[in-house]
Amino acid sequence: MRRTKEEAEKTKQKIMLAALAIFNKKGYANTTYTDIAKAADVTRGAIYHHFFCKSDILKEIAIHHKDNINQIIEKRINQNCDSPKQTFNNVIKILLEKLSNDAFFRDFEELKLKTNLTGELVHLKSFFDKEFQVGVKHLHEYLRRCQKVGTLRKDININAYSIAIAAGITGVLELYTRYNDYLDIEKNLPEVCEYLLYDSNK
Amino acid sequence: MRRTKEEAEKTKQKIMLAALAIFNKKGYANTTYTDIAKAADVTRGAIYHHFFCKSDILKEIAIHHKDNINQIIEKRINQNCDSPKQTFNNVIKILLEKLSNDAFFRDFEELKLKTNLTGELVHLKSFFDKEFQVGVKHLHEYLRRCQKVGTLRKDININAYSIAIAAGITGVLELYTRYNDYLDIEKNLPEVCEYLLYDSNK
DNA sequence: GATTAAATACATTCATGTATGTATGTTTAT
DNA sequence: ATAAACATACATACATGAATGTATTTAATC
Repeated sequence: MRRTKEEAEKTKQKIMLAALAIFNKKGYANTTYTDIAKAADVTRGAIYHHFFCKSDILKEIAIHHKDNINQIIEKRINQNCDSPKQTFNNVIKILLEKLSNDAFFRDFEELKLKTNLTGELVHLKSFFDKEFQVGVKHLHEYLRRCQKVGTLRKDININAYSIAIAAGITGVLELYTRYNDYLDIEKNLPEVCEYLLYDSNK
Repeated sequence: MRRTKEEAEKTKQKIMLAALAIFNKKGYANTTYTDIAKAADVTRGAIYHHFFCKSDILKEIAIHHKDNINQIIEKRINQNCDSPKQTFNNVIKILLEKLSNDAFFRDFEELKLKTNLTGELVHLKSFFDKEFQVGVKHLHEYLRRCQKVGTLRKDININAYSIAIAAGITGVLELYTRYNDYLDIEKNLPEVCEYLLYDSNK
């Protein structure tokens, strides 16, 4: 019954993938080991063999999930000194595309939205919180750079502007996740972005 | 052991109040009847007496939660024909105040954010979805009225503008709920609003 | 031959729901 | 008005099922 190391790693990945899908479908708390085992086509034994506990599965998923929203944003704001408004439009477009194309990405980000990180998941909360805080810090630095270069007016309050940017992104993503069927955001995206953040250069 | 009708109603309210607090603290799925009973200082028997099942408690909470976000917004957009930008600022200000002052309101809206409405809670999902859809419809009508009166430029795409408004509100509320300790949104609120929605009259 | 991936079997815990008990409120007939 | 008949608020006790975690086994790799 023993598998090769390679096969074992594959099994582990299979479990993580199945777990994420079910966490997202039924909610983390409602998901049982049996659910995951069935979906991954293994027995509960395999899961207990690879993970300490249920929260450990989600933790590993989070760690392996390199392509998260924060990183996509960070990448964009580190790369260039385009006007924040342009960057904002860009980031939202990329995020929506990723959400609609990459099932793993979507599942994970959606799960983050609707999972309450208390109890056995508190450590994940602080993990995500730190991620967010670092993101905001980098956003500040980026905006300051823009002011130096001249792509953002100097009288703009950076604290407030970064909150506005974060709120805009957050809001669009949440509407997209929850109500896209009804709103058809993608069709209206350029104009939505246009209206959604003050362009200091106009 | 029998109580008067009045007392019984009080007991029911007490259960709902306690339930909301614990749902919010531990998550809906992790909350047991025993948890609620303890917090409400009754026995499980009392809960079963007043409610069919756990989801029924949340449903009743939702029904009694008249002062929800949608109604606050609706009230504002039905009352006046101020410029959408002004109304937007106003609504956000009122919502944040309500969130910081009214524990029941905050708990409920927070719970909505982080509860995944599947399984036994699907009917609540459609309940909230409809609420949202009606809200958007009224927002459209309001914006059309504004265009007639002249407080919104005629070339503005109403579909996109209403998505932008909804996204702005959603985003600020979510940031406030999740990260306010870190961001101090209230202090920056006027400027955040200023930056967050295109003002067609400037 | 030792170790390990993963299945199986089992013991334990815990939440649910129901059935029943009981004290008290409410209603109705007189 | 009041007492009997009934309904109701809620507690208690228990039966059931399900999920967890662990201990054991199997079988193949290293």
